[in-house]
Amino acid sequence: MNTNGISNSVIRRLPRYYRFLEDLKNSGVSRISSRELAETMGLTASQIRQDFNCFGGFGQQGYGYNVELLRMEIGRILGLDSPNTAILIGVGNLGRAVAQHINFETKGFQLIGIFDRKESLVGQIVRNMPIRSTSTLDEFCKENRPQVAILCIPKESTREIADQLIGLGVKGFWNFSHFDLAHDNPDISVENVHFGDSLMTLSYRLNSKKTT
Amino acid sequence: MNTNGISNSVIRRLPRYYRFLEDLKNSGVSRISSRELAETMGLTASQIRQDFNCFGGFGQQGYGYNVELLRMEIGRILGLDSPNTAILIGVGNLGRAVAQHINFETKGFQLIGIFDRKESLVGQIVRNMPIRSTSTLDEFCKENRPQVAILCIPKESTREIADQLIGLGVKGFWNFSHFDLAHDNPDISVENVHFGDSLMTLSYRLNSKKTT
DNA sequence: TAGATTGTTAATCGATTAACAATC
DNA sequence: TAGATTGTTAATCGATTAACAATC
Repeated sequence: MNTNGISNSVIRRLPRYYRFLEDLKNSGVSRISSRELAETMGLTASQIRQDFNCFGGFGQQGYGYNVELLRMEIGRILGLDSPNTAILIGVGNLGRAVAQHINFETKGFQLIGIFDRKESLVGQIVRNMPIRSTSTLDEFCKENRPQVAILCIPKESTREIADQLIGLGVKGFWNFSHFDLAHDNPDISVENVHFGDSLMTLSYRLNSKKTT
Repeated sequence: MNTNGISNSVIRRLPRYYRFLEDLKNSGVSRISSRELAETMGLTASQIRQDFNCFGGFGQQGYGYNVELLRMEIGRILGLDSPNTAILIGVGNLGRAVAQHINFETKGFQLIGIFDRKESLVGQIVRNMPIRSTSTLDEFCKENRPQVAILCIPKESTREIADQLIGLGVKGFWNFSHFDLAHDNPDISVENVHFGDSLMTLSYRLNSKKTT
């Protein structure tokens, strides 16, 4: 599951480091120690140093870390400077919001196509792109070789469309459908986003606090 | 952070159990062993039994688990049968999609108000509700006592609105803004949803696979 | 009863924290 | 040089897995 032996816990913290470093940079902070960063982020200094040292030392003894340098390094580790091409499938409420709301460019992606199976939507412009018919997916992929697909489609069609796309060379999925795309194929990266799960987790916490 | 001493890892798995049990029920499966469930979900039987036994034994030796009973128990643990009232703030692309796309009722919530500060949106109907002006938030909360706020607002306003809402008795946040709401107050439950982080994680995995 | 499978205790594994020598 | 703070090793803590007695 983890390439290079970097643990999942570390990987999941990287984007958060990146965001905080961006903020620090924008606030004019140019230098920070692990202790200060730990305080800001609610972590321990030890953990921060361990995390960064998975990728080699970016700091300097007695000084700390250069904010801008560290930010750039983490950006590079996250692959933000070598964007992957992506297509989005399913332009319902959610798909439309994802297409319009996400800043793909700053997150390491380039959105190159938007698809829906509903013919009445085809041709409509979203994010400066015409919605295409799902029936043209094969053709489009053979020509443009998108690396990632963003799935905003119903649970029922997810398995099938994912398989089709894998056949067309897609290497990763950002999956918003209620279906749990499995990580069985080691060549395929999957990131499932389950709103419902997130909301139920909140429900649990609220309820357990009531009774305590 | 964890009430009752139930670990975060366990809590995060509960909604997933719930979804799989729903699916099993809908497929007509009425009984399942931890071994079978483990296989279906990609976990170990041991972990499943450990998880369930945090809340008391729901199984029967030599038989396994009754799917519908287990589903109901987990639903009860998640608090799905005692809904919390919620308001949503910020009706941009994302807020609108969340309002229209999420099935709050089946996730333990009831949406009772939608707000935006943009006066041009006020009065518009979303999910059978008129969008209200953020200027009427105080009044509304004093009258209706929402327990949870869903924040789909810009980073900059998050801290301030969250504080205002805590003052008005709000006990939990489902936060979609790019701001990391801190969990410092033990009476307040926070669930941050960071799309950008999720997407960057995918970017990392794609990139690390390229080089390997 | 015999077979199956849980609930639960013990063992292992991995992640976080603490400590400290290296070094800027 | 003295003070600060990293990089890194060792200790601790927690979560997962294995094992097995209890029991349906």
